[in-house]
Amino acid sequence: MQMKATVPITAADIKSACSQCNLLELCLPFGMNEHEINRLDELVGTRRKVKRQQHLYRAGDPFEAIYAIRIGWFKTDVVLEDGREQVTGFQMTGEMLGLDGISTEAHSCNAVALEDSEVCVIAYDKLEELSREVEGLQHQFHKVMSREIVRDHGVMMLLGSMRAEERLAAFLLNLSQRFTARGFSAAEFHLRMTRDEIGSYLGLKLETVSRAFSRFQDDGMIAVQQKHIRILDPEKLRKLIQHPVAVR
Amino acid sequence: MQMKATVPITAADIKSACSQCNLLELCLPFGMNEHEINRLDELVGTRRKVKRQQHLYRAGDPFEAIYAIRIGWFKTDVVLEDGREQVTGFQMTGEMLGLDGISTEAHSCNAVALEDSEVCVIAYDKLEELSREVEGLQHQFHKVMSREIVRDHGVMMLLGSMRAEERLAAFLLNLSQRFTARGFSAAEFHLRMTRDEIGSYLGLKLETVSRAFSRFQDDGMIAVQQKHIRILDPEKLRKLIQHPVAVR
DNA sequence: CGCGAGTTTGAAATTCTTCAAGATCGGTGG
DNA sequence: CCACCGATCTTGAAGAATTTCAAACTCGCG
Repeated sequence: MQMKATVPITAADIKSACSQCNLLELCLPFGMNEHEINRLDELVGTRRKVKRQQHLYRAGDPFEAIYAIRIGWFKTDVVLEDGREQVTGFQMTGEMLGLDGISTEAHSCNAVALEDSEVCVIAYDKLEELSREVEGLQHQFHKVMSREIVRDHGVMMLLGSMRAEERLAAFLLNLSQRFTARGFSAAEFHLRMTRDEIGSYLGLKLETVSRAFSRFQDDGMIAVQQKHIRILDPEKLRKLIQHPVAVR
Repeated sequence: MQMKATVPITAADIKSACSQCNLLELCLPFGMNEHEINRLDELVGTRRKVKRQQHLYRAGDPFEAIYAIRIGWFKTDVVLEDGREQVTGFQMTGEMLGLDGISTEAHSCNAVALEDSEVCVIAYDKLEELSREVEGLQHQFHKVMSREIVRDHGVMMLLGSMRAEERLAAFLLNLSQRFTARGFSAAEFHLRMTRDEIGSYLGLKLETVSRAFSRFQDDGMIAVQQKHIRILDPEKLRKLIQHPVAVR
């Protein structure tokens, strides 16, 4: 087969190949064998770039695909009629977006890029089709969904049973752990979200988040400079959570 | 085929038959065709009775099956090292339990019966096997998981963005709606959980829950007698939530 | 009939929010 | 290159919501 002329390859044409991707151990293919992963290449269609502040999807959009983050950061949120916004999660490289849409065939939350990002688009009908054939894919996909449920329960614990400083400590340790899993520093990183967004996620006002940051810094647990965070004493942060300050 | 003698049939012997069950439109089979539902009968093994206050499973238990509630009520909770408990959900007839276990092959929360209950035991390996063959089952199962994720996001909204009375109003309306879906009265029902358990779910202390009940009663929205609830003015309850009292 | 678990209610204490004012940062245009 | 702008963040002080502590009440059950 030969092309008659050189046609410029646009972003939309780039086929993702899971088998070539360096996110294997973080993403959907985790735990699948080589043969199974090769079959995945059929599944992942195009990549899609999403600029900072742009929506990947909105609540109400018809559900057609789920997304694996290749590059960048997202937040998901739900909005009440009166405008109150609840951030339900921050997603980074290798994590999946869009699972909320399966239930009603429409998305139930918004997904917004926190920085210029890129996702792999996985057509949902194809995913179901292929996962009927490829056992490892089926199993992994179920694990991904289940993991999201477990994560959500953790957030409920955070919101329902922890005080402000515990919530922030848990949040920072969680970020640190996810950066580590991706080969980045556990101790030093940039936040991609504002204090307001952190506050929404943690059920706190941005001022409370800011104050907690300051107190952590005063206590020598972290160094904060706006969005740049250095974790100086992770043990102390961990202790903070385990301490039964006995509330709620 | 004929039995030689009458052998007493014990609970463990009773095979569930989805095709015979009156929970079709609420449970896993929802949306499947007759042929598909007949195949489901292969899937559901035994039923299991769980007495009030007993665990269906505990955090850490190896994951082997998911459960569909036939009769009764459950709560699920997660517990922190220091003993703090967060109720993550209350489940009633037709709802599924155990999805949290898929992710790590061990359960991540406790499931406790709030009254004498009975569940259908669905072996997970069989479920995966059959859902590779039966498209409708695969699709429904995915929807069930996704619905749980969407529900969890709603709880996050509740915990992160609503005040005490709004949370309780949302809780009551949610119960009412679920009773309605099962053909029970939307306006009058018995709570199966204590104030303490409601509080844990809603991120409030039991006294706060109690006070909110009292205020709702004083305002003519509901009539409370311990665990017996009558909803007198659902519209007023609904308005309470939509009202932007502007907090958090 | 009395016990205990669960619930209600009041008053004080605490945490978090609200309101307000500055401070800091990155970027832009003169 | 620097002043300025808007967006974001920090900090203080006052206020509100919720928790804590304490006591009394209710109800089902033995």
